[in-house]
Amino acid sequence: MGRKPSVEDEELMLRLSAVFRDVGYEAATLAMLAEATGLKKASLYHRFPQGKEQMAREVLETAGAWLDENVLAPLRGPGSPVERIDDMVRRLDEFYSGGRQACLLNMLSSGRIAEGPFTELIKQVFEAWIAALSSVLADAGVDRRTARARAERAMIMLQGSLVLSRGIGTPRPFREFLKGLPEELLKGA
Amino acid sequence: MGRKPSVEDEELMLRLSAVFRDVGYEAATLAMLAEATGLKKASLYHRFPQGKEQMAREVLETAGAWLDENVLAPLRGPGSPVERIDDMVRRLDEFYSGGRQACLLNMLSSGRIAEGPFTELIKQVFEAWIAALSSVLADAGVDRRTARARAERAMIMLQGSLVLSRGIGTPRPFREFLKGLPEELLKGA
DNA sequence: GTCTATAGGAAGATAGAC
DNA sequence: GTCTATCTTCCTATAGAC
Repeated sequence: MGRKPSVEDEELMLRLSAVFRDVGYEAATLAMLAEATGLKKASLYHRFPQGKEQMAREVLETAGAWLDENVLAPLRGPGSPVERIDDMVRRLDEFYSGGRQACLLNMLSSGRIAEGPFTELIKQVFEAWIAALSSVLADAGVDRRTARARAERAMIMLQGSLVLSRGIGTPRPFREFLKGLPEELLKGA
Repeated sequence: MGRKPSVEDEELMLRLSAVFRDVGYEAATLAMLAEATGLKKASLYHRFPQGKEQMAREVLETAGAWLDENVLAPLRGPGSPVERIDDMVRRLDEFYSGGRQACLLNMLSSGRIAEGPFTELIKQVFEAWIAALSSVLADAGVDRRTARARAERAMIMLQGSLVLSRGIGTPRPFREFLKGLPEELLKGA
């Protein structure tokens, strides 16, 4: 039995995640990551022997798991499609801090990392998300082709509204997107 | 009269721009920028005494000017709203290489540069673009509030479709967005 | 598991010849 | 205006004590 870590894993991931979401992969230095977690660089290397790349990968995997558990599972879960989608909206609002925090899927797909270690994982998360959304819409009676198109469009608007929110310095575009999302997904259903 | 530069300014900006669009600000190293332009690092410093930050700023300003001249001016220009928007779509398709090149407005708003030198400029470009789009729609008889909302939505989908295209490794989302854009902007007008 | 200290290298930036 | 050579700083990563 090893000794207790001074920072719990979940909290550690949250803090690392915050850095990558704020500045992206390349701009995140070990000094920043150490500062954010309260651990020294050498301690981070003890926990992540492959360094920064491993931290980013685990952060991405953790976020993917969180998404799966807190967004996609509820989407598939019980309750009417309307309720499930309202639930997703609330969780997304929290996850993105009302539009003030960027998406890892965008922040980690830049950089010389393209064609690198994150590419495949990012693609999988996007596709799982679109598939889950798509099948709720199918449950709501939307035909498959339309459901798929709307799910993809929601993904596009989620990403785009976060980009614009950051670009113009206000979370308004993201908030408005979230507000209109249920209607947009379910209209005519 | 100084001697001729070995690379014309316009070409120089295009090549620097390509690097920033591919990898973002932080990941762009002077070695990459030198390689891309065919100039040595010291030569880049002769042209850009303030180094990488100045390069990125001038690239952004140049892109803003290009946008103004090639997208926003035509939007305001003669021709029916439908023609002007079709024209914009063609130019955007070229500018983003059919969805294979990212947008500087997204790539440069990440990084520790937030609250930095690009923030204000990026905001201005976003707002000018939305304003120009908005007024074409007004010309087409769309009421002001709706026009503004649709213009902002187009901006969101442009950015989001580029993010998703990169994320899933195919330009399809961007292409579909462009294809549907005229109808989406002008529906009911 | 965490730390101090440091190695090793890459990045941004400059000096000065041509 | 462009180059080679170099400086300095910062970053990633490791060694080894506690």
